[in-house]
Amino acid sequence: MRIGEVARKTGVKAETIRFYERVGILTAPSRTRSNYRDYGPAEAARLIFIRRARDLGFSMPDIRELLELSEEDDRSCAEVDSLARAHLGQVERKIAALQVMRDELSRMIAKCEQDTISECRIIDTLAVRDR
Amino acid sequence: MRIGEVARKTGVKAETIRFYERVGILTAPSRTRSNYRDYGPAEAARLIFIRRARDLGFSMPDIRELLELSEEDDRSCAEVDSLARAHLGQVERKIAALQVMRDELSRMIAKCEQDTISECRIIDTLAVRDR
DNA sequence: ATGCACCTTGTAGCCACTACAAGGTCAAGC
DNA sequence: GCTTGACCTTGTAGTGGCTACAAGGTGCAT
Repeated sequence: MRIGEVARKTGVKAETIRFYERVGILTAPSRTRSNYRDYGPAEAARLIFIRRARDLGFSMPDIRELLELSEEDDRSCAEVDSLARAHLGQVERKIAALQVMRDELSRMIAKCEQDTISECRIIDTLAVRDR
Repeated sequence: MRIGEVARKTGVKAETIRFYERVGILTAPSRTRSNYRDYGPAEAARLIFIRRARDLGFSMPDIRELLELSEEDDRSCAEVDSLARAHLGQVERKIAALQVMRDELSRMIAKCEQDTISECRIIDTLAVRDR
């Protein structure tokens, strides 16, 4: 498969695939006579794995580790589990932080009564030193 | 005030203040004889405004606009309101996306029974093509 | 032969900082 | 007067995870 086809099959754009190769998360594939990258099903599977993990918000270092771990068949998956749990914790903290933001934005907007700027409660809220 | 003091007072790091000046969100202050930046209370207030808006997740272009609007006292704050609402919408979409992530991560982790990698449900879930 | 989709490499840009290097300034203490 | 140390200056490069070019080569159908 050339890069375009593997891009269509995996949902990872060609540019991104080349980027992954450059940063070493994907090994350089063999080339055709005309110097085109030539991928097999194993590479496609790896890309799907990467995409799924990215979709779930795993960082590139995390994915690197998950990929390494996934190749050691007879090892305990405790490390995989702990990586996933750590990431879940991060996602939960991010949600909590965004909820705080959302609530404060809502409160701020609710106070706005569409006056002139000089009376604007939104600008006020932003400018105020405390809270 | 020198940059360090205004940094302490506003909660914006000195490097970040210099960065804001470079990108033009903050005008260059006057200098002391020894070429140190010399800030007054107006600049500190502006920095507090910026920090509050950043804490609420507003982007730099948004903040630029909020700052401009905040200076036109006799204008309607409808634009401020719509900026804030648009941003609230973004935050809400981000929360929703993260909740989807969180749920899928939770499901994935729940399936893991701490076997070996070859049986690992987490690795499996990531590798599988469809959902 | 021509057109077009596809591929190649390399570089720069995105966001909002953050880190670092190499040097200048100032006040206090000895 | 000299050292120490906190503070300041400038400029540059790095972060993450791509994305967007530019300038050119290849493969296949018409």
